[in-house]
Amino acid sequence: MQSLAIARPPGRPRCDATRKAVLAAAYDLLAEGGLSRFTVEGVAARSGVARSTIYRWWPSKGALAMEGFLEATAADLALPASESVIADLQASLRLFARLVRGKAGRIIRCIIAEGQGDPETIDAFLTGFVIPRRAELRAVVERGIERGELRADLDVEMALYSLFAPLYQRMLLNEGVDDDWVDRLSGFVLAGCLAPKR
Amino acid sequence: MQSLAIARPPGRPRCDATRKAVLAAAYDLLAEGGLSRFTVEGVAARSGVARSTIYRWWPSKGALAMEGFLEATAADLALPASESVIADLQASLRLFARLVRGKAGRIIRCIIAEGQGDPETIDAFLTGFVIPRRAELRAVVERGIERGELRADLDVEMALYSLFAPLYQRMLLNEGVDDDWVDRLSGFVLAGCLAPKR
Amino acid sequence: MQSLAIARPPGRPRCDATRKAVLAAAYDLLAEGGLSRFTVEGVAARSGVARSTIYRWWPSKGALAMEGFLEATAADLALPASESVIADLQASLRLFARLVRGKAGRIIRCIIAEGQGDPETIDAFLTGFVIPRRAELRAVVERGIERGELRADLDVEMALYSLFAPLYQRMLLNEGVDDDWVDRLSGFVLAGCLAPKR
Amino acid sequence: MQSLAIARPPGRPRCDATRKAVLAAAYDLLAEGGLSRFTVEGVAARSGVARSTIYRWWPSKGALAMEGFLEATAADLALPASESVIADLQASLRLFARLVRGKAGRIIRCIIAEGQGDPETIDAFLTGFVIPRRAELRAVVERGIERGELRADLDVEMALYSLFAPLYQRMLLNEGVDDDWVDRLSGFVLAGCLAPKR
DNA sequence: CTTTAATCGAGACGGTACGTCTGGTCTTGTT
DNA sequence: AACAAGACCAGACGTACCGTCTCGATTAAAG
Repeated sequence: MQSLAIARPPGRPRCDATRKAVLAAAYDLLAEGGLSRFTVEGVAARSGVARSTIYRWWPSKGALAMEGFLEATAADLALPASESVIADLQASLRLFARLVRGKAGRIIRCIIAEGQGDPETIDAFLTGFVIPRRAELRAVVERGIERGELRADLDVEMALYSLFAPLYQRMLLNEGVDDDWVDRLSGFVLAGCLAPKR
Repeated sequence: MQSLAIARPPGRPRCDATRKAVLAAAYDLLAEGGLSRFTVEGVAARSGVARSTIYRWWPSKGALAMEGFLEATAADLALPASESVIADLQASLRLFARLVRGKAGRIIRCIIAEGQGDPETIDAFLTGFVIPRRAELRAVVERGIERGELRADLDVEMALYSLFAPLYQRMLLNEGVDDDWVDRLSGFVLAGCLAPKR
Repeated sequence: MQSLAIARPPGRPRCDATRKAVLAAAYDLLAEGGLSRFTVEGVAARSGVARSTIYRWWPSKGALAMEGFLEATAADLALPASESVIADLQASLRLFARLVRGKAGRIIRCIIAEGQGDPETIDAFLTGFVIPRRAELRAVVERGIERGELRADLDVEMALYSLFAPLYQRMLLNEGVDDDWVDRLSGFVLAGCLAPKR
Repeated sequence: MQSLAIARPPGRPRCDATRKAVLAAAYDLLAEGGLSRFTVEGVAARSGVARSTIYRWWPSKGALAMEGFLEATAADLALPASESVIADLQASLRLFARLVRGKAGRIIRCIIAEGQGDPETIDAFLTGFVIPRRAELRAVVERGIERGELRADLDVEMALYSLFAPLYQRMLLNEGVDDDWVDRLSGFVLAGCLAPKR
């Protein structure tokens, strides 16, 4: 039955405490000081991990930021699921706005900024965060269609862009995303998505 | 009446050729190499202007990028004005998409990236580009309301966000903005803005 | 009677092939690339031996170099022994000059260089190479005195220094040691060592 | 008369205090800690000069060491000039031995060690120190020949090698060069150089 | 026509972070 | 035990830019 075990590679195994210390330090530095204070040297100093170890495992600052972000926000991404899809979407938008206002928002901004000069960082952000979230949200919307809450001929993709992209824009342009504004937005967009009253 | 003339400060006047050379070099470097190759040293080398001269006139790289961007794109921002406001908005979106796909798009991305660590750059982008454009577009939409093409109770601001923010998002996430996609977007959003048929 | 056998330590015995591979790699690297390319990492890579194994057996790079040098040049150190001690000394000098010009010369240079920051390396070089050679040469010179070829009151030590040290100097200062130069040197020094003609 | 002045190059002139601080720090570090503690970082830290400034002016550690050495020992290189050339040579040898025993000796050893992996350092040592000294000493010896103290057919070059090279060897092999030993050496070599008594 | 006050080019300088390389030490499983 | 493999810390390397600074040369209005 041994043969079923995954063959362990030779050599000393990677130290997981080290990995976590690095990611936590990266996350903290990004949240505190923003891009300008997010340096590999700084992460090494704060985490107590040697710089060379960081370079061994993360090809770029972007990758480091991205992994730290995912590690830290993995838990906060559950979508609400109530009776009303409309309410769920409104709530999702408010949750995302709250995320954006908090530490995670600073990190997302940094990742996007960092990614403008490094396509791999953007890719990591897309595949690690944006695309999975879109899939989840698409499922929610499709449930709304099935349930008759939303229009059958709704362009789901565009609806989601219209709902969420404005938050990205305001976040990146330092304009803030308070709950009233978010509700106005969801009100506007969802109004165009409702199934016609019989 | 000398005193009516604008008081010229004493000393050698600023050399305008120098200013233009710097801005052109900044624009080119941003368009070519992106953020990573946009350095003050590089701008100085390409423009043939001394580094200290650049530092005298521009407080940050962001300011430099922003001014270079405005200098170069000032001409391309005319909004179409036809009989149909709907058509005008669709055309505006396509024009902006074209801008985004071109050199200017790379620069906007750089400015936004640079701005994540430097609020003044974002401010400059807002006051120099985003806000004036919003005002123009708002005027267009309000004309559409007056003319009865668009709903009287339309939330103009949210409509514009829903129309334009998705382009920002896709631009910043490297997803591309081809005309078909843009038309789908404007189709979706504007459908929800039309005045009800009598 | 087992107990008469030499007590073998428990565990796997040291692998001699490994030892030789390491020394050969060290020698080659020194001969090829000089000091700068002589790294433990390089030796490990070339020899196919794990780095930790090298560290287990050799306390420093100098020791490694020294042992590699001895292993490789052990054979070439026979002194000539003809009828004439004068001729023997001239030949010894030419042989040493040839050694110096070859791979071994590069290694000696490396050992001396390495030893400037590590006394143990110098010690190893002295006890492993310089002192035994001096003893042999001293014997040759003393034979010359006994045979009446060389002055009875000759300061043997100084004579050997005068003969050989210049080769060290020129070797270390990159000045080359061709045979003509060597013969001029031995001619000069030995002229002062000859027994007076009766 | 202005035109006779040396044209000063444009830009901020080089700061001489900085240059001296660097050289002094380099000299001190070499004298104290030997090769192993002689790092550019260390020199920068001790001198209070930025590392980049050091790299701007000195192409290698060897060049730095060499210049520091010359700067510090320039004064101590005067040759004695008495009535007797024999006495002068003996005194020169003792002076050099003293130099070798002191800080300068450690530095010379470092320079030679460093030079085994960097030909330019050796070149600098030759042209900056060895060759000028040889020329001076050759002049002394030739004066001895002219004055009839030394043999007319003396091979000046070899005589100087026989006199000085042994000190290099003993210095580099950690064997020490005390005055008695030096006198024995000069006694041996010079005995073979004397003009025959009439 | 000379001051005077500014611009501008050139480049030195102190910093900071980069990404790489090597030295040693250690922790695994295998032989 | 010895050994291969390789993770890890430590620290120097040489480079690239940053932003500040000190010069001399230039330029044009004001005295």
